[in-house]
Amino acid sequence: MGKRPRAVEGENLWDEITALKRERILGEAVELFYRKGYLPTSVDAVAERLGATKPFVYYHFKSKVDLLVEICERGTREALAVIAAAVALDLGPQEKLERLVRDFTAVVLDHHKLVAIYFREQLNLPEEAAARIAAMRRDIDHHLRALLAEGREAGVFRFDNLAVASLIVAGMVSYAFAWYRESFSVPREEIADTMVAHVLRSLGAEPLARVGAAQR
Amino acid sequence: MGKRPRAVEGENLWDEITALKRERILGEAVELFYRKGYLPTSVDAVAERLGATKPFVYYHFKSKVDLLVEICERGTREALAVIAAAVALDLGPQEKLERLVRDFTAVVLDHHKLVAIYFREQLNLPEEAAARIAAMRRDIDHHLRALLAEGREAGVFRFDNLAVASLIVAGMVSYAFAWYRESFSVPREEIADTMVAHVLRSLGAEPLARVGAAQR
DNA sequence: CCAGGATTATACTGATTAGTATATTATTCA
DNA sequence: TGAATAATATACTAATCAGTATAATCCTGG
Repeated sequence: MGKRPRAVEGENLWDEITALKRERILGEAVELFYRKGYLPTSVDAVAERLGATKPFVYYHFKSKVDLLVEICERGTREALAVIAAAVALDLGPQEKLERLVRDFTAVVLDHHKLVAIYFREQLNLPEEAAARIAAMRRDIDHHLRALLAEGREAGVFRFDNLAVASLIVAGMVSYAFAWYRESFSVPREEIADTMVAHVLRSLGAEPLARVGAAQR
Repeated sequence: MGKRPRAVEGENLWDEITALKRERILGEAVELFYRKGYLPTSVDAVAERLGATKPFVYYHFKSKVDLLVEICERGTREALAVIAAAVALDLGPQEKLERLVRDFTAVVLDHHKLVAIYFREQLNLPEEAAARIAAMRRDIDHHLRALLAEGREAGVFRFDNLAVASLIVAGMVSYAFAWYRESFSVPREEIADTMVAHVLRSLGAEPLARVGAAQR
């Protein structure tokens, strides 16, 4: 590049270029962290995949761990966003949960690499970032628990232990990061449908007619 | 130690001592790998926790990665063992599944550190060990799928997609490694009961009266 | 009580790699 | 055109650590 032209008004081309560079760096980092792990991936390797060198990466990111933080934070933030949106809907508990599970599943599948990296590399996060992300996960957990409690009180859901039930439900969906691949034979929509059906039934709710009816 | 006395007949004290040393080394490795991760844990650190030094560890294990292999293999082997035992029972699909989920959950909780380490550190396993463990996981998956298929054909279970259903069920149980701690407030027995209830219901089977009846 | 193998420690090597100091190039504005 | 500055590269440093060569011990049988 060269001297940056004076900013005209807010967003200009150079901000976009810089943002693009950051995204490309992050993208290659995701690939390598996902396939080889965070620690075994050298910053040189990330740069090389971009046809650049290490200082290029360090010009755009303060440190290697910042790449990891950004990756881990993104996945969690997206999940929290759709979950918070679902519980805020003006619907009954079952409809809200259905929406929550469907959207949450979509996030886990779409960002399965981010989620996998987060689960694997949690320990390599700096204290402060780990705390921030843990707080988001707590929020997710609270939303889910509150919704399950609401549904149970309304007589829609049936289960014994709220804390465990909520962890089990979270596990059903989250765990998809461990088996989902781009090449997976079943389309995402169908996975989400199946997930909704299983979650609802595991909570003693009758799934709506649309899902869980026919056998394949 | 010193010169090893002549072996008397099979098991003698020295074999037991050697086995104990290996176990203690492995135990400390589990603690450190679990809390800090495999790569950030130095062999020196493992030795230090035993009041010994690095060559002590290398005398009993060929390499650092052998520790990891042993840890990962153990958890998976135990899980496969109880699952294979459950599906081999001479019972109906629902009873077999109940047993499978209960015992599988117990293994995951009892060995949650091993399971957590395996999930995190898979990528650091040497090719050959990774393949051996992957084969065990495939066996687990096949057992579970076969049992679900059997139950569906018998009209006991209802679900759409066999492959996805089986992954979801496996996830409900396995994912406990991510949230279970020794300090967890709910006793293991109750977690296992809850797990059984949720799995059975998620498959459209009515849980037996004993579980899932009362609300707390 | 000594010989010899089993066991453990001290001290080193070699490789990797995050991060940086410094040089270089590219681009724009005056 | 020529500062001035943004962007990128080259080349280095410092730290870490797996693994090992070698030395020191320690037990046990004879």
